[in-house]
Amino acid sequence: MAENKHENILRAAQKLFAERGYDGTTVPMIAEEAKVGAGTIYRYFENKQKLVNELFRGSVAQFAATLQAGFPEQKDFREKFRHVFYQLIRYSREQPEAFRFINATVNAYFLDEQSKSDFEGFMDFIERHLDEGKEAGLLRDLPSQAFIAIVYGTIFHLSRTFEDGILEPDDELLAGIEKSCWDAISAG
Amino acid sequence: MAENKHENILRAAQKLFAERGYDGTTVPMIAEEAKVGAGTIYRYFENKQKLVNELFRGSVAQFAATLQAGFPEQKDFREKFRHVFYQLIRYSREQPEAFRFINATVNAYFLDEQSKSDFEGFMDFIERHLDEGKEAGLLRDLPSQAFIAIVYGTIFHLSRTFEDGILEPDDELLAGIEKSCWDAISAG
Amino acid sequence: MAENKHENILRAAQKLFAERGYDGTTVPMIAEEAKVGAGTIYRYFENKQKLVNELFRGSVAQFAATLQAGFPEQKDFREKFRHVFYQLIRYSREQPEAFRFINATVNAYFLDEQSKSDFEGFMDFIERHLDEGKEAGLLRDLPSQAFIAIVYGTIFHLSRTFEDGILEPDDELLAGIEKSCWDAISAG
Amino acid sequence: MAENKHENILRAAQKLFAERGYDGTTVPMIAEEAKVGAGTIYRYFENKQKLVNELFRGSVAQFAATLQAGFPEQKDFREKFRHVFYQLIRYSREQPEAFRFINATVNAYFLDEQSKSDFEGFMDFIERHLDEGKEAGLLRDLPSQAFIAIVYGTIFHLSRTFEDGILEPDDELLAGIEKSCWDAISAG
DNA sequence: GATGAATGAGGGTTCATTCAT
DNA sequence: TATGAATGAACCCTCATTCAT
Repeated sequence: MAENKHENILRAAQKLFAERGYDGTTVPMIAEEAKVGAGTIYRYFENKQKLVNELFRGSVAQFAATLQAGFPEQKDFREKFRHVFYQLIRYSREQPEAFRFINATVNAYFLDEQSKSDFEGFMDFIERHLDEGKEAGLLRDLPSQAFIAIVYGTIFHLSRTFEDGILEPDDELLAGIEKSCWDAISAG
Repeated sequence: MAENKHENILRAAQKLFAERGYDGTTVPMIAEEAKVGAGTIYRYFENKQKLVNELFRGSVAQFAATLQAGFPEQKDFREKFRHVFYQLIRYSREQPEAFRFINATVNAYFLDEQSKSDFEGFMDFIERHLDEGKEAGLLRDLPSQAFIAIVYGTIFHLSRTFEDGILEPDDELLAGIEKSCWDAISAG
Repeated sequence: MAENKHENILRAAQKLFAERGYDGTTVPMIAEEAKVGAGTIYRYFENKQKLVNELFRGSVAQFAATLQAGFPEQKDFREKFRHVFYQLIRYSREQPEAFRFINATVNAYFLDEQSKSDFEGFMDFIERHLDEGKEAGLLRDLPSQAFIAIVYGTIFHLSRTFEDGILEPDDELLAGIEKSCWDAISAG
Repeated sequence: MAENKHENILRAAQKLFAERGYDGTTVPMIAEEAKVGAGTIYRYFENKQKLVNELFRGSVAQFAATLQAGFPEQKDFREKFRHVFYQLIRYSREQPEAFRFINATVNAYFLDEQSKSDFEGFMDFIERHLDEGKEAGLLRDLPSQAFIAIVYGTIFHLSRTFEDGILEPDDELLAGIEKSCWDAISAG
């Protein structure tokens, strides 16, 4: 029950930060959403900034875990790419607030060093994965960061489109976009 | 002189909103950056929210103008696509704060209906442009919104990468990415 | 054991009130110093104000007891004065926190009537003692309250000086000051 | 008018700090007493602690000025002592809140180094003055700090007695106490 | 028109007090 | 009985907004 409160506060904060941003969200708002007293938040978090950083790191960790879950280590690169693509999609759809929060918060002035480095570590995973494809000669002659822009950028924008109800994320559409992304980065 | 102040305030606000977000930016901050008194801002804008909305619409209009400037109405679709791609890139690089501000502000809780509809109008331009390619059978069998996700999402993420100094935006790189995007959306 | 806790809380409160004042001391601070739970304090004291008042009265009572202990009822006035002087000094040195707390708290806005009247009763003892000397023609033609100002005021300030380590309270010094005080109040 | 506000705030704070102590006085209380908005206080003082320190130093400076005003540099030591005694009395009576505030605040945990050193400088003046008398062989063989305890301690306690209306400070009484203090410290 | 001093509502945070365990 | 998690009123302080100059 107590641990539940910690969780409830984080969940409430995530929702509100995703909707209104860090500075647009007040601690009483979080308290109300989490159904706790405002003072209670300070039993679990030193202050608002520590709260947002802890939330960020937790979200990134969960995101990273999602990405790595069931990673087809033994399969070929094409398969690995597909896995990463679909897991990114999955996370953005199953945790849309977390996904939106993470993307809106990277680079924020209130992130501490630990948070920034955690996120970099996560991005490194994707970069290393793409490097592997490059070394195998499967990908175009572009920097990995360009591939990230294409794939991550696409998924990021797509998730907005799904959230806003502009597109319906059915299997066929996702398969089509996955192929598009692959075609965008693969050689020849 | 007076018009100048109006402009200075908008420019100052844009810079600060891009850096710290709307709620993280105070009116005195804007006043100092614009080198005017805090009270002066209220001679030009009814309040902070009206200011951010006016700024947003102005930025979107400028963005749209950039996109349409020199549009090769008479050229083929491939050329038109290239034009849009490079103009998006150009705007993101020449007005990085505006570009960042627009993207961070779309969907913000403080945007009014007019602002939202202005932005939709802008996106419609891109969508219509892509629809044209679809009708011509040049593009894959995907919704236009998917193409937007790919192209706009890529450019959005790319601009961050440029701003952070992770990639250097030389001609070769941009040409490569433009080709990637085209390959991602073009049929066959 | 229970009575012990009551005592521990009072002792902890006294120390902290002496150091930081009533309003600068929080109930959790007292609880920690007393090694009890914060809630426990409310089993022994109705609230913080009742606690400080009970502490004040207890301290005054102890102070009064010290003063009266071994009072040389049969000796002459000079001897009685010496007794009072040294007992005041003794209390201020053996219970520096209590002494400091009492003096900082007399006149405080949070003292209740009972506490104020208890302290007046204590001062009356000193005053009556001095009146006796006046009636015997041993003291100058000044109000007893003036004698109190001289003797109590001196000792109060002296105790600060001792506490701060500015003076070392050896026998010779105390004897000298006692003589000074006597000379200040005695006739001819 | 503006400078007036600075002054009003200090005066209001002094009154309330004298009555209720630093931690027992809220910023809104000060604002109300000074007849300004709560936010206005922060245009004149960085925060509550800076305010109390500035007030303390100002009070000490005024106190020191009072003491030195009309100091009979050319007269003998007896006359100088009388001057200091009466000026101490004068300050404590003309500025009872300042006097009470200073005495209650010396040693407070929220005083900064500058404030502490300012007060020490002030006390040094009194000590040096007494040292002069000692060197001239006019005073008893006691440390100067003991003299301070006697004289300052007496006056401190006396001012409380006056404030509480217990004694009426007429010329005869003051003359008597001045003589008592002199007898308490003078040799032979 | 331009300013910035002034304001008070509301921000983040603390803490006296309660109460379920 | 003893606790400390929980609370919300009230703290210090900030800032959007006003208005006298």
